[in-house]
Amino acid sequence: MPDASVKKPSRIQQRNRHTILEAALEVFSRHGYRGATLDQIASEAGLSKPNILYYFDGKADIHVTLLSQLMQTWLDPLVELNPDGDPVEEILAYVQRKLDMAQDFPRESRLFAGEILQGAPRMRPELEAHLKPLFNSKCALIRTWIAQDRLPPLDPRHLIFSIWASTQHYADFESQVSLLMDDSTNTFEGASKHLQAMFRSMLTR
Amino acid sequence: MPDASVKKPSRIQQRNRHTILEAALEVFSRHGYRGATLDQIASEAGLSKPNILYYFDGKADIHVTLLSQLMQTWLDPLVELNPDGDPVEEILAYVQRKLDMAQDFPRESRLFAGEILQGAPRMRPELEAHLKPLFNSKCALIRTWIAQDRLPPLDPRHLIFSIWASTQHYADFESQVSLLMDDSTNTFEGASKHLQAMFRSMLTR
DNA sequence: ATTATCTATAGATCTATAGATAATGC
DNA sequence: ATTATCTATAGATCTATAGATAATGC
Repeated sequence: MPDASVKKPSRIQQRNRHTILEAALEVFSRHGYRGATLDQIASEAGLSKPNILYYFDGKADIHVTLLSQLMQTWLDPLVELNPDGDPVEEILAYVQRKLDMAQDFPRESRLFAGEILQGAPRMRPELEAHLKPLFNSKCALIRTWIAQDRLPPLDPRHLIFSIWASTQHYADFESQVSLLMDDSTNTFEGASKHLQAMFRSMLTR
Repeated sequence: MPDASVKKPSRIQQRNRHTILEAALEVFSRHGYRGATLDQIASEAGLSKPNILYYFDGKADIHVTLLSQLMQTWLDPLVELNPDGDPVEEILAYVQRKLDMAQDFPRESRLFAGEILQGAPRMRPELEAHLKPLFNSKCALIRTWIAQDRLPPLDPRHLIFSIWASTQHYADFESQVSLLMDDSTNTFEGASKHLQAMFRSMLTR
């Protein structure tokens, strides 16, 4: 039954909370947690600073809410790894989905990267609760594929780390990538070709 | 001829500047530029805050000095890529050197990662001056190896990005890696085996 | 004489709250 | 009546400097 002490949010509540979180994503992903200020978030959101604090309990609350809301979206590509598909094609499709995420959601990628880089001080419980069981279950799936001789023997944990690292690199270290890719060629097109070839060669020994 | 207006640093100068930079590496790599405070650096160095500012022109000066001093060390593994060696073995040895760096110097790795993640606001000139020409020259070397049919055709830029990403991942995202590698096996041993196999398979098609 | 260090504090920045006012919904 | 917003500001934190004192090197 619904808890009578918890009101359902009004339309204005929903809209403003959403506006604030969008602004916070922009500011936190650019400057990191500590480098971001409520002033910047308020300005980006077009609201006054006290009004921001009317909707959230403080800076940390905004950050944690943002990370929690994005967590599911962030894990989706891995969730979609399908036990009934062809192992090699499933993993290569996963690589492509992760690369697409880096291209389409670089701010989200950098937001997570900054949090993990500093030891996940606010997100650790979320990682334990959601990332870890998913990671373990997908590692188990890959191990069954290996046991069925449908993949060469490898450590699924390091395989997944390689996929995360090599795809998210294009979002997280975009400033360095764009400095070094100084011609007009499409970076993500080249990255896709490279990563597909690399993981395919490893998975089809 | 030596500039008479520039004194050579005394032994105390050298020792204290070194102590401060070591403390700053610890603090900046843990909390990022904005999250670090002069108080923390002073406390870590065992010096008073004003004394820190006697040796450096400010927080930004400490950060830039630290990054500049570490730049050369950071590029060394790539410098060592030897045009006269066997292409596959040279690149695999480079992968191993980078992984060793991630294991032995995780603070340095995270320091750079934090700076790049936020768009390299203080280090961009250094990257332009030192990283970029080295990167371009080693890409050219790899292209000549490809032209000689000693490596399969691939984009050297994305190859290098993959190597950076997959090795530095173990330092930069150590908090996540250790959360997910919860058994007692040696992470870096497994990573080495995995990465050597992955890059070898791609380079020996 | 010059170099190194300390205490005290100025001045800026930042998070958060108090308290009043305006807008909205029954 | 309740929800939303604003102005003003308290209180904490942080970088940096002023100015005095102690230690070191010619």
